[in-house]
Amino acid sequence: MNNGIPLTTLERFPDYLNYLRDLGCGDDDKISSGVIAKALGLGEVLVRKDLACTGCAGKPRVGYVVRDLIAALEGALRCDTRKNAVIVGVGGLGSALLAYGGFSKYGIDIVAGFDIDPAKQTEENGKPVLPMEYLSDGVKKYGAALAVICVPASAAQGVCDALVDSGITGILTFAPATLRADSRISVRHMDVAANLAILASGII
Amino acid sequence: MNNGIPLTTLERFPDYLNYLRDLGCGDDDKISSGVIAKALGLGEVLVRKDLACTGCAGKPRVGYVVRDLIAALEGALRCDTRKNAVIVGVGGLGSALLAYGGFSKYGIDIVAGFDIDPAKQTEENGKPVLPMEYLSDGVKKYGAALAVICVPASAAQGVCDALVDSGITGILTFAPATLRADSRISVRHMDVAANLAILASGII
DNA sequence: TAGATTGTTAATCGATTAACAATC
DNA sequence: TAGATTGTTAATCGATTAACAATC
Repeated sequence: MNNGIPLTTLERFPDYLNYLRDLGCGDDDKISSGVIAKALGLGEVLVRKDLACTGCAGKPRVGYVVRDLIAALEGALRCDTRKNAVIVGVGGLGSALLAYGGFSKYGIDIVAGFDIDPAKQTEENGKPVLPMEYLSDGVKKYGAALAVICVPASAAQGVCDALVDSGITGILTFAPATLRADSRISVRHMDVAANLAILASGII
Repeated sequence: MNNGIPLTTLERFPDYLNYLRDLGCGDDDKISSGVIAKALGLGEVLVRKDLACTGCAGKPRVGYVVRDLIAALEGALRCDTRKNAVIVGVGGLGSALLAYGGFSKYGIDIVAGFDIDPAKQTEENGKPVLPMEYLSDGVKKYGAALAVICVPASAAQGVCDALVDSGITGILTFAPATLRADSRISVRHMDVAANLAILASGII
């Protein structure tokens, strides 16, 4: 499944993409690795190594064609392939993510939410919030391959297991707990409080 | 400032802490690195190396005293020192974070929010949401050392600069943009859409 | 004592950086 | 041509893992 792109490189792709898209360049505009490196606070050799992984070659003395670079990064991140995602746990955070428009630039559609609380089982931003009992059916019905877990830590592993059973292949979790899942499932953990605590520790 | 704790190790501390706290152990309960390793999906030598960084020693054939380990991790993460944080940008995400209770376990208090929109300048969860003009005064008044940026990407660098000017030393940003700040300022970037896109790329 | 578990030292692995040749 | 910039190869650095001695 891995195209030989290191994870560290892949994790920088969205940063390159955001930066290059924001430049608002025309069809033939070029950019050098040095300029990108400076803007993103990276080494310029690292930038060239990263960009080589996209398959978009630069020209000595000229640099990279910005449009080509954007297209190559979008290709690597599969931005042109539509992917459906569900949100599990429609509290404050889950609700905010249901309404957030920032997923579309990666070709991701948030199609539905799930919550145990009947009071939340209505609609948010035009998207249905369904009871947890429909999780498996909903995931299949919407053809969702991705899920975002926004439930409390104590419920997260159970939700994770249910998602895996439903056929989800990628899970992003905000719950402050380590989730165990089959190695074929990709899990990424974003712990807001932990990240703020790391900053607050004064160690970095 | 760095106690010699590698960043990779520090980033695992919250995971250890969450796991150990959730065990609900008594005063004398012990645990081995192997058990922790298995629960968190890590190598057991890595766990011992990480725990050594906390200063809490284990005993051969016995393991680690869970309570001591928790105390040592809390010490490293400064959980017993109160720190104030502000949220800049009280949209869906900022609003959710103002209401989120999960920061307290790290000794962090979210004390106020800031937003340009007068409609949002009221109160959220008992916390004042102030106009952006009061950012600098508010940060000083509340003695905030930490800030969370939840504004759109286009406004993020300006907010970052203003926060640094106000005396903030740690910034957590959710805006999909790379922020540049003086090297004395710690900046951590959490891009929700980017993380979901990495999962969706199928490369991992 | 025997055996489980820690902690340390050495080896491996992967990522970043440095040096430099290739080239437009 | 001269010089800027890419891409590659080698060196460095840091993190993880393996081997094993220490010890309770």
